[in-house]
Amino acid sequence: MNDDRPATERYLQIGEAADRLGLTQRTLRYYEEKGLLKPPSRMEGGFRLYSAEDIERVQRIKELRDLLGFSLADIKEMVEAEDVKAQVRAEWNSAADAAEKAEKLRKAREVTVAQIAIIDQKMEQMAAMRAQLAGRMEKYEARLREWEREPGAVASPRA
Amino acid sequence: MNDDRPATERYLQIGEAADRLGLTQRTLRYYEEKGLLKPPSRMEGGFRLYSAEDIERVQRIKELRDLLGFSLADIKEMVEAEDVKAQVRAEWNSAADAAEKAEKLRKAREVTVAQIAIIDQKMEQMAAMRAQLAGRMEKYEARLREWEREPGAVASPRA
DNA sequence: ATCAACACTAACGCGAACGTCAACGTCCAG
DNA sequence: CTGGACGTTGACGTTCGCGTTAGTGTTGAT
Repeated sequence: MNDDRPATERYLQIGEAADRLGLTQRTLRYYEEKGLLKPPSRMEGGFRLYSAEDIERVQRIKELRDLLGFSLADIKEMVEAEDVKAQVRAEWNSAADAAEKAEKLRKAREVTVAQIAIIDQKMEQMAAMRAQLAGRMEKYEARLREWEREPGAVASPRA
Repeated sequence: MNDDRPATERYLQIGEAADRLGLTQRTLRYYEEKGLLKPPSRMEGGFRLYSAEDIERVQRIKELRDLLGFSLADIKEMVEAEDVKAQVRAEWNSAADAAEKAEKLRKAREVTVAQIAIIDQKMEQMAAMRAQLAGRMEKYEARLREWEREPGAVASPRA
């Protein structure tokens, strides 16, 4: 239980990773299998080691799944497009095709714009739904208050 | 193609209902089968006839599904609790147990409060995600603008 | 009466997203 | 060097949410 880990112990094995993320080990392996996660590093014996970035990536996947309700296939495309960032950063100095890099960046931006649009749309709808529910609440509470006041009085409802 | 329907024709058969709702007939039957929809009225021959309220109910189910991502089982509980409203209204004058009615109302209110809480939570998370995405967008666009200005200039990134 | 369009039930099928189990290997504290 | 906790890879199983097909009946216009 040492606390100042030598940077090699800042990696998490699948068990703790799963716990912290609120997922199961199976789910992590499944995501990897489906290409949503790049294969994490391993220990000598083959145990998976998740880095902080790996963990963050999974967090984002969770959000896209739970919050926006995308399928894993959709999410795969999104995170792939997003990888462009790290990728471009890495290959920046390589003599790789500049036009191609620009193209990837544009794609990444497109995907991001689309995500934002979806979020905005959902938030609008949720606001509308919230208002509707709040209205409904009002009625319930009014009815209940009325009850408290005159427990026996049965005023036939007219709305 | 008469337009002033005698109130009996304001009901929709499953085909048109499905079209207007953007669902399939199968889905409507499935929801009914699963108890999410109360069995609609029928024609002589057995064709389903959906009333305006039936349609609204399905709309709400759709929203709970698409917007909040609940399972049909969860949704069933929610709409059931919500039925209390109509139910209480109907039995209002019957000599039914008043305390029981109040109990049901309280339950309905609870469910509504819970739904609102969930919406609020989701909206918060979505707002956070939106901000994050917006920040990411900024970077993409900055990078792209930089490109436009000096197509060949490769300034090694430092952030 | 007939015919096309529409609906009904029952049953099997299916992809997504994991759960679960078996058989086996690894890690490390004592 | 050993035991118990933890991990690995298949592979098969499960649940959800419908899709699809088959065989049959209903409706409404002509």
